[in-house]
Amino acid sequence: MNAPKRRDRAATRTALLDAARRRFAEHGFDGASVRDIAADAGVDATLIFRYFGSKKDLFAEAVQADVPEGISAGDDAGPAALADALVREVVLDDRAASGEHPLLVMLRSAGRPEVRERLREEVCGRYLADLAGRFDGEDADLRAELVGALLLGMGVMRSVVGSPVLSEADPERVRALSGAMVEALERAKG
Amino acid sequence: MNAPKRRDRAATRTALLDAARRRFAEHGFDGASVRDIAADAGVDATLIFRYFGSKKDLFAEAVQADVPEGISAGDDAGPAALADALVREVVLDDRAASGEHPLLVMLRSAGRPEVRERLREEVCGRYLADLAGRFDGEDADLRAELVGALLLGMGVMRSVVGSPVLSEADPERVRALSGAMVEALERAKG
DNA sequence: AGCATAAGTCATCGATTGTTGACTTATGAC
DNA sequence: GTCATAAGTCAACAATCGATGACTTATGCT
Repeated sequence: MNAPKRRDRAATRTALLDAARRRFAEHGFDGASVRDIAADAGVDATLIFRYFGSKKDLFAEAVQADVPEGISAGDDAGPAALADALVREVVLDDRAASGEHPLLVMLRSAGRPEVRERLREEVCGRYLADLAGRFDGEDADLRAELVGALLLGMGVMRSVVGSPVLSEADPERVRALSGAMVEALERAKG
Repeated sequence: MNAPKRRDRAATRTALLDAARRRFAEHGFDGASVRDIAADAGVDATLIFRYFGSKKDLFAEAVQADVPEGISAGDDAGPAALADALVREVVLDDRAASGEHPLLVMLRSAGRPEVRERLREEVCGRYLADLAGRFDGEDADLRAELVGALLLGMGVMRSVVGSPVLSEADPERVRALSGAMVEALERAKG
């Protein structure tokens, strides 16, 4: 049937991390128990504390892993180019393998104050600051936040609400329409 | 100090509902315990089961109350008019009294499958269907979903992420910018 | 083969959860 | 004032939660 599963610390750790990402993404921090996560990974629940210290530490590591990478539009490109890159990353990217986007995972666990604070730091400090720098005009921060709201909302629509329209639509059409919305913001200078 | 608090079934029920709305909005379904809610309302926790049956029933009634009302743009108005009305309702409206918008409350409890299903029904069946009917062109549903994503994202930005930009910005400026984004969608017919 | 070490398991703790039933106390009709 | 009824309280249940320490078993080196 199934192999006796050799003992491999690294493999067990990543299996735990993968299962945690999926469980946290679907059920949130409170709704995902350490026993469920361990069962998904096929190991004992106590290994979570042995390898990560606590459930909070596991969560922190699970949502931290692949946030840093991602934004890869030229530093001197306009806001539309960055928004387009983010649309591909957050909404259109095939996340079947690596699980949900960390921002959406955190969003579903925003009941915890620590998670909410980190989510705010991540969104405001990283994404919105980068976006605002590419707008010129008086209220660049407000327009950057509207772009961020559009992106976040698209992710929520697909991941949380589960509307089929965005998922089944032609990606090129989605990029074109969202791009038109961002360009409208560029034209509306303060 | 405080009045001995006369026994009043109706008053206790509404106090419980108000406290539940606040707790559920801030901590989500799992993060808000019946004892916390009852303590906020200043009554005993067992009254929740006496008056509502179960915690789930309390949640259902708490988020159901004021959803139906709200959308009040003319039936023949364009999508921009409806979007503008929704911006005022979801984002700019002063919710200090009545608590957070039910959609955002549900969003923070979307770990539960039943909540997620009801959230999808509410968003798709009510808001998006109304929006899509006001777009003409081929992919009206996709453009309606992008408007919905923008609105949902703005609510998430303000309520969950807690970014100060949207809250402190001039409401008229917010309406103008979001309106420009919706109008860009109107021009981009399929 | 033998052994030290690390990987994995088991039993269990205390705290908290939703929920129930029996009990006490205030209120309004007569 | 008396008393039935409803409103509110108390104690406790079983289940589940995160977490700990002692225990067992496999692995790799010699």
